[in-house]
Amino acid sequence: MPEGHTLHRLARDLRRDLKGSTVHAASPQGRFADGAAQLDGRVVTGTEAYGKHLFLAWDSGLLLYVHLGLIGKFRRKPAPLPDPQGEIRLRLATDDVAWDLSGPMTCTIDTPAIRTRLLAKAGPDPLRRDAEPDRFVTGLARRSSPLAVALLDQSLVSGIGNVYRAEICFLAGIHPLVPAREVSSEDAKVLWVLSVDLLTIGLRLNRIVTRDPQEVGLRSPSRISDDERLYVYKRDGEPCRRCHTTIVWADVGGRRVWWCPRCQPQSARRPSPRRQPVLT
DNA sequence: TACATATGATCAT
DNA sequence: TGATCCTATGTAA
Repeated sequence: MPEGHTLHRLARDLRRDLKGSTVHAASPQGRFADGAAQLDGRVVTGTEAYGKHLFLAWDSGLLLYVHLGLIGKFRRKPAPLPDPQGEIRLRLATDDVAWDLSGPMTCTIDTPAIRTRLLAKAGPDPLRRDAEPDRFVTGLARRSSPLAVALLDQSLVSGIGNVYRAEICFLAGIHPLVPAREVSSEDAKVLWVLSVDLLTIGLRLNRIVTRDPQEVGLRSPSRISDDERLYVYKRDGEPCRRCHTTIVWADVGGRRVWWCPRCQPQSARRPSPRRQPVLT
């Protein structure tokens, strides 16, 4: 679940449910009992996402910092509040709703300095208005690693994960294994704009959809089925949705990346990118 | 029942 | 590069 859009969606949903409320906090699983005790009975004063980082501010002046990692989840449970199911590290509850956190990579209480430290080494986040795309463009030009590796590096760009990186390369028409520094600044800008567009759709739908709805004969990405919503991610052995060439994959730094050998050739000569339409 | 896998990241070797 | 952490789910045995 968790690429950047998930965390921004959580920040928004948690804000709507909890901001200004006195919260009952508990750690049913027990591994965050001390932390939950510190939060219990306090008021949430704000929420924020930056890339895959999530912060909840409290009236104590402290921050709850959450990183979901690969398997973490933060699930909403409307009243009547059910008993916690499974390994719930933290439950934040009001009379109306409970939020259950399970499997986070990080869940800590800290001073606001933690946020400053984290943001200082984070690349621009396509979902934030204060993002500086130039940091991505110039940073990319300095990397010798494959583009696919660079796109997962959160110090270069914040919020892209394994699904979006494959899909962004496809839509840009760029082979994921090309050295990042060989990507022209023009193409780097295209990669940035694609990131903004795709993550924005993901935030709105709370689901990753990269497919152009018109290709499927639909008006909105919200109607695209799970089977049809992606171009290349995990589609090895299947035909490209645009040219029918068989999708292939490779291991890059321990993680798989998929691409269409024809739509994303290694050579510099390639079809001009077809951008996803921006949705309002 | 066991194993593989997952949209992540860090630490050790 | 590999091991490790966190949890849930799907598939194989």
